[in-house]
Amino acid sequence: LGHSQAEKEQSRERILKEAADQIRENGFDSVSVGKLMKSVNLTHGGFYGHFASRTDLLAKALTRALADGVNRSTEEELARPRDFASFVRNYLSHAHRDSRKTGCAVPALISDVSRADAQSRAIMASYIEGYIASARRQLGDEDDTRAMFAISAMVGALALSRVLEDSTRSDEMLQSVSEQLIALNAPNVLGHSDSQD
Amino acid sequence: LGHSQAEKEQSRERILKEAADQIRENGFDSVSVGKLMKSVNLTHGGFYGHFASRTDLLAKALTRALADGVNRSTEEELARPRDFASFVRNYLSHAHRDSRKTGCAVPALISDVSRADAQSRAIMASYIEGYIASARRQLGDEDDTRAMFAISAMVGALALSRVLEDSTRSDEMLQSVSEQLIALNAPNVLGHSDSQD
DNA sequence: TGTACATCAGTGAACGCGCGTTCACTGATGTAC
DNA sequence: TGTACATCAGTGAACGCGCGTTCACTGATGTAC
Repeated sequence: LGHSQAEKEQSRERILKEAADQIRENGFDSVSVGKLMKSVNLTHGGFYGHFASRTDLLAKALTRALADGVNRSTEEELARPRDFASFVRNYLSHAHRDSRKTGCAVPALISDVSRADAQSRAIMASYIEGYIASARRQLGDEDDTRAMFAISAMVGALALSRVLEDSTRSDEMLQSVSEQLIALNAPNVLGHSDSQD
Repeated sequence: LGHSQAEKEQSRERILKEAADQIRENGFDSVSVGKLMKSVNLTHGGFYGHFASRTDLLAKALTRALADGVNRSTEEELARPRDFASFVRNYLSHAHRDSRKTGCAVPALISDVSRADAQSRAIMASYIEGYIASARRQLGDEDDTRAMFAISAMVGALALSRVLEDSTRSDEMLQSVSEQLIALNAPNVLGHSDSQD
């Protein structure tokens, strides 16, 4: 054997990362302690040296799943500042639709989280707020109304396109919503609430 | 005891309805054969006189869950013809958000179905096509682009509002998306693909 | 209409299985001297 | 630097539990005469 204290932190990290990926790909219920530990080459008993319970792990893995998705789309996009159109095209790309395991966790998990406990909903809610805030900044708006609309359409379209996966309708869905959202980018195509500025 | 042949069909119907409701409220994984049968006052052994397996039941209950949601929103709305604005306002109402058990099955189950087998995805896909077709007719459009956009935003907004459930942001989400979608109803606010007609 | 029998909807004990969790244990890592 | 001991990351057998499914059974329903 041979397990240093430094290695423990790496183990915890591998467990958490693997759980986050599995959750995005196959949902919360697909994660079992035994199979998860096996997939990072450890045995089930060791799990409880890292997490208090499966439930504890799932909450932390949800946070991680959301953070990874945000890092790869929103924040990365914002770091090298790109425009709203690129953000939308990236989010509604075939690549994103086809890579549940690495993509945004919101469409992948929204149904599950919507019926989960208040803590899980709060975790996802804070990331949704982040997405809305990003969209608002990219749109240059002062309120969230257009940003909320955009995020709704993006999350809805990506989730729907994954159900329509096998037909050309899936591509049409991504394409249609992408085009129309980008048209939103032109200032005041749709008026704000009362168009008082 | 006393179980006539006519009662058998009623039992099957009660099992299927209860399963559809439970699925919309708590997801596929929440349905167990034993608890399901208990909730319709039968014992678990009798289940297999009605369905070949739990998997078989779940496929049929998905169809039922989707059909009930459609009946209560789209088709009912279309029977006594109402306009797009009423359809949207009804779909994005607080009442709909707060009644997962009786509401549209698409936002309630989309994440689960997006990672399910091809058969389940095909079942939901056909209902999504139905929603798109309804929206297209209500919008008076000749192609599906605006309808796809509208359905994406509606499904996305309802699902998101359920995650944001506890805050006033949930209401704002429904309100914002509702208002902006209804603005779409004005012909050619957003141009179709290439505005050739 | 009444009797004898077949059918079959629903019952509940039993099964094998995978699950989350516990715990006595192992042996390399880390530390005190 | 070397020795003796403590720590503790990871192991794997064992647990109780709920699950899906099977099956011998029960007794009212349905039917043939």
